[in-house]
This record gives sequence, C-alpha cells and structure tokens, in this order.
Amino acid sequence: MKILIVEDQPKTGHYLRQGLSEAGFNTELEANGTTGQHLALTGDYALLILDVMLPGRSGWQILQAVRSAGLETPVLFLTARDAVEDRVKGLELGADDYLVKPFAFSELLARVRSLLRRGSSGAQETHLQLADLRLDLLRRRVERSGKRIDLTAKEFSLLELLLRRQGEVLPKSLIASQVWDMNFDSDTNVIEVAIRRLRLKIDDEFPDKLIHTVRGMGYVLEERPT
Amino acid sequence: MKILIVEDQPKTGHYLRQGLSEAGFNTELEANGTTGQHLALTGDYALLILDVMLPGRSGWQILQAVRSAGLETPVLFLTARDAVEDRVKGLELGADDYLVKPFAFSELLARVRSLLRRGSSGAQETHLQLADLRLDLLRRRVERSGKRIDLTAKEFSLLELLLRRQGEVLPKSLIASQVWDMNFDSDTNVIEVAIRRLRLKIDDEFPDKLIHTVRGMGYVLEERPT
DNA sequence: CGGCAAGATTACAAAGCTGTCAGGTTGCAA
DNA sequence: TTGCAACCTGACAGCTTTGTAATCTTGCCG
Repeated sequence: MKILIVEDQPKTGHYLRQGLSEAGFNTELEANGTTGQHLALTGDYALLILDVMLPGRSGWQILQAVRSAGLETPVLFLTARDAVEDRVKGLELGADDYLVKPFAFSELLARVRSLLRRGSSGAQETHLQLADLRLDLLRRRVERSGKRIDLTAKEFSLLELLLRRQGEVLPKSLIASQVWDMNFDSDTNVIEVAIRRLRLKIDDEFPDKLIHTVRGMGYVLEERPT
Repeated sequence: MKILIVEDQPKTGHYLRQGLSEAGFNTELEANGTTGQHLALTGDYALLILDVMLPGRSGWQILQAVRSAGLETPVLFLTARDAVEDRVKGLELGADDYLVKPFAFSELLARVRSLLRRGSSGAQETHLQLADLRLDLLRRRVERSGKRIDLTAKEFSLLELLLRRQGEVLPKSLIASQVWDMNFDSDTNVIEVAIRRLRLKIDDEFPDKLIHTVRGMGYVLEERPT
C-alpha cells in the first residue's frame, strides 16, 4: 500500500514523508506536477496527497486528470491558509478531504487513516456515531438515546465535524475554517455560542456529556468515564 | 426472488398480490402478524411489504424483530392516510420506504422496483441526477451544468422528491404529504410557491426546463425535447 | 370569443436562524 | 488569594426562510 505525495517545497515534502514513514506508511515523494500526474495515473496508490501550487501541473489539474481517468483513489489536498477558494474548488473537483497549511502532524495522520479506511471499504459513510449519539447524513437526522433531535444547519455541520474527528481536540481556528469558511477572527465568539446551542440540544438533558472544553485548546467530542 | 406481503385486509392483500404477480414478481401473502414475522425471519425474501395494523404482531414489531435479527431485507411500509406518526416511527425503526393507503398501483410498483434495485446493490444512494442537474445527498449540494446552486431546506427536500420520482407526475397531495407532513389542504398554495422558488433557482436561467406543470394533475421533473 | 378554474407571480408578515454584544463564571498562575 | 484570560450565557437585532394572501396570467371548454 503506497501513498503518493506531490509537493514541491522540499521542507514540507520531507516532513510529510518522514512522518508518514514513521507511522508505517510506504510513501513516494514527487516535486514536479507533470511527473506527479504521470505517477498518479500509472502507479497503484492507495492515496494521493497533492499540493495545489506545483511546477508543471497544479494539484487541481492532477486531480481532474485522475478523476477523468475514472480512478477513485482518495485524494487529500493541501491548501494555503487563506485560500478558501482552493478548498471549495478542490472538493468540487472530487477531492475527498483537504488540509490547510501549516497543519499539525497528528491532524494529517488522522485524515490519512480515515481516508484509507474509507477507500478500502469502497462506500462512503452515511452514519456517524458516538455512544448513543447517532447522526444520519442521508436523512439529515440526529438522535440521542433513540430520541430524535432537531438541529439547524449550522448546528448539524458543527456536530458533523465533531463526530468525524471525535476524540481529537479541535482548535477554534480549525472549526472556524471548516464550519464557517472563515479565517478565525478572535474578536468574535460565534463558536462559543454555537457550541452552547449544540450543547443545549445534545448534552444538557443527558447525564453523560459528550462535548468537552479543553481550555486554551478547543473542543473535543468524546465519551468520558463518569 | 420472493416478496412477502403481510396484510390482514383480504381486499388490499389480494390487490397487491395480483398486481405484483402480473408485474412478474413472485409473492406470498400472509394475514397474521405472528405467522408473518416467522416467515419474514426464516424465508429468504427480497422484500417485505408490511401493513401496520395486523392481528398478532404489528408491522412495527415485525420490522423491529427483522432488524434485530440483523437482516437487511428492504421493508416497505403501508400506513393509513392520517398517520404521520406511523410513517416517522416506521422510518426510525429502519423501514426503507412507506406508502400511504390508498395508493395508486403504479406508485407501489415504482417503489418496489426501486427498493429491489437498491437492495441488490447493497449500498444506499448518495446522488440523484437528471440531465445536467445533480444532487449530492451527503454533502447536501446541488449543481446544474457544473454550477453550484444553493437551496433552502424545503427547496432541497422538494427537489429530492422530484428527483427520486423523476418522470412521474406527482399530485400536489403527494407532494404535501412527503415534503410538508400534512394532508393536502387546497386552500393553501404553498406548493405552487415552493415550485416557483425552485424553478427560479434550477430552471429560470437554463433554456431546457426540467420542472413541468401538468395541469390538473401535478408536477413532473423530466427532460423534454426542445 | 368569453368565462372560469388552475396555476403563476408578487408582496408581505411571522417565525426561525445566526451573529454580536454585554455581562457573568471558572480555572489557572503569580 | 487575587487578577486575568478563557469561556459561558442570555438577550437582542438583522437576515433568511417559509407560509399566506391578493392579483395576474394561462389554458381549456362551452
């Protein structure tokens, strides 16, 4: 099982490669877009990690070429901090996930594992679950302990993120970029308020809380022994 | 490939049976809930059609028993006209679809075919499409000709219905019951207004219209030669 | 060609959603 | 213990969504 990394900045490239190797993955690193695309199309990779800015061909072009060749290889996109446009464009072209640079390595690892898991099973996930909390992506419904819970669009999308990355502490900047498409701006407290509203619906009336605050770091969704 | 029908009213039961047989399906009819459950658990059916009100065990109980036995047999539920509660309960217990009595036979047939198709492939549908109009159920996104379209919750749910049953003329009463959970009340024009709003977003700026009015009957979503 | 009923369109208002803000709490470190 | 920063909480306002209602248009039948 090989992972292809197409990234032209040697620093980032080696960082990725080393980290993934240590985690037990077999990687190949390529700096040039044109060569990268050729490898992506011909080599049998379990995952592609593509930078957007590349000499030769951009990450988008590679992604597009891969998809139009009918390959369903999962693709993880690397985009620059401010490039909301990039993210959207990437997802629309068929990327499976993206990561905003700079990123924590643990973050990358979690994504990579999740993509590989999904890729091997073939199908996409339609349900997310933690303890007695269940979210149905297709019907857009949430229930806890069998009891139906109505969420607004923002609440749903926040909970979806928390569930997808359950057990991880998600910094507010990350939440802001994923749920609000904005670069985190510390003089707003939208996130605190949104978390509050979500807690009202999914935690308040249950003894076992699932949303936890990690002071100074962010929020986690997980089960905690009582 | 056998279909099990559990229905105690002889009239409805035979109607179903005869119609399905004529359409080429192999059916078994059972009037008693307890026996029905036994059959459902032991016989190897491709589809179960369950009435809610049954002597012995209710349709819900059968459904529950089937699901807790780990069977993924598709289940089509029959509910009475006014029983919105039933529908919801059924879907929550894991029914795949439901039909409100009385129903047109063509309607039943369409559902049965769709369930059998889905059942054999195993996975649930995540995308609906007609011509260049595409709806992604997981990401809740709609696009036409590659152009992203933002829909509100109601608009999305109306379009989802039209797409699921594309080519069929959907009476307003049907639309009302599926999208609004209400028994159609002719002194409202919510549906016309909702259709109008949907047309504004998905049809108005394109030469080939997809939503069509069938005067006196309802609305259809389909491609029509120019 | 009228007349009428079905549907389209527009305007409006109520309800819900979402962000801001102004205090109030809590946890941590000096 | 005290002070501060981080976080929580409730209220409010602007915006969006969604239903109602009034008016206009269209297709159909006599």
